[in-house]
Amino acid sequence: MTDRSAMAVETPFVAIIDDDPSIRESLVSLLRSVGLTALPFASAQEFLQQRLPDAPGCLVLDVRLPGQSGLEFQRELSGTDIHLPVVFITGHGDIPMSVTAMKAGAIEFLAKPFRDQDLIDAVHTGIERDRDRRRNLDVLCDLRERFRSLTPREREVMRLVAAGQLNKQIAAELQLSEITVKVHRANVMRKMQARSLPDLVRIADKVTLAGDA
Amino acid sequence: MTDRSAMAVETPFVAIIDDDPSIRESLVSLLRSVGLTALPFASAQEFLQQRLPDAPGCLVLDVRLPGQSGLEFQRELSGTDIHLPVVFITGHGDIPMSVTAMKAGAIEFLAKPFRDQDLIDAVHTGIERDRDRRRNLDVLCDLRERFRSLTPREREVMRLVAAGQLNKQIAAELQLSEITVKVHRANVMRKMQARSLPDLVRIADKVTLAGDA
DNA sequence: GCCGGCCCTATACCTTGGTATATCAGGCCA
DNA sequence: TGGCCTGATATACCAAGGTATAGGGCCGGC
Repeated sequence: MTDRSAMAVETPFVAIIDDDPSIRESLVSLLRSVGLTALPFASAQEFLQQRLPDAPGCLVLDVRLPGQSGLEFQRELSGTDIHLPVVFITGHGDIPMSVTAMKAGAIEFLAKPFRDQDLIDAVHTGIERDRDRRRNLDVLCDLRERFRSLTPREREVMRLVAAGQLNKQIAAELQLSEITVKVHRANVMRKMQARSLPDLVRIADKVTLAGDA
Repeated sequence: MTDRSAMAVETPFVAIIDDDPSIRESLVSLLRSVGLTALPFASAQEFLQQRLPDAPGCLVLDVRLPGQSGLEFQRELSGTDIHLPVVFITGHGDIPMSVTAMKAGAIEFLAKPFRDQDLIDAVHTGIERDRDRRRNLDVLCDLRERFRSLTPREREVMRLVAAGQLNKQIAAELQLSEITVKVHRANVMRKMQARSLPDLVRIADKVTLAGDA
């Protein structure tokens, strides 16, 4: 079981990817002025080599990057296990760009010059969203860890119990005696820490339905 | 119980709000050329007075409308029971506008001149989304109708059953005898058409959790 | 006043679920 | 080889759920 929830309040961070050093610097100082941890990067590659803090965060991304566009990088990230909310900034943006970014789930798309407060607001929104995502993920990880501790038989039984089958029906379907089903069922309830059948049903739905997020 | 699902395949429609008659006309002809039912309106007011078909649809909205902006109208609509997906078109748009529209859930934001195919694609995406929304709504309406047929006591019992309480616990909480709880519980299962307890749990969660959508 | 819906209860019976204890077989690993 | 996990099974017992039948009290509408 992960121990994230037991930690002290996590300090959120903001990663910044922009190839212009002066812009990086001014963004870092702006964000630090409101108490946020700012991590500047000159390129997507540099960003990917860095190990990110295990805390809620947000990514401020210039649309124009060396090598690859920010939009491409956003799409590329969604294929990895990095799911930071993205705030775009750009000096030479247009409407199709912003629409593409927003469709891909960006929090905000700011054309320079933008008001400092707009960026700060967007970053806070992004951090809040990431905080929610991580909370859900924590719960889900706990559940999945418990689910992993089930034996294959127990998983089968859990599936059929959650589907509303009676013990005798489960026994017939799995070619078992009813008493065996009861044993597995009891193990499932114990291992999954379900206090009631409705409880187990909700857990089962979360574990099986859940996409990665 | 509503009878929508029993109807023949519903023909989707596209409502168009634009104050320029020539643009309305060309949009109507474009959409009809791909087999869609197009309903042109010169203003938001005209649109609101019209009774919309009971079918999946999509709204093509000019950002600049007489009286009120398309963005305002989009926000206004979200407060009503009209939940049509919106595709924006505009001749004088900018990035903040498009971002606002997308944040508010717009399907697409197209600056003129745009390619016909882009509008058609967006409209189809919108119609698909509305079709999904209506399907979910149908199911939810059925469930809510069944839930309305429950007596107050039956609702209480349903709530506690779904919460995982035992009959005897429910009896204690509601100051009833256990046998009375069983009667109510049986009525709940029958009226909600739940075939098993897991079934009822899922139904209960849908009915109680569901926002309007 | 009578009927019907709602609410509550009871008896009786059966099914299903849950638990404890114990046994047996196969696979795996120190 | 002995210990451990997994899986399957059995007996026995108790708790909980489900159904059928039969009441009684209350209230609002016809």
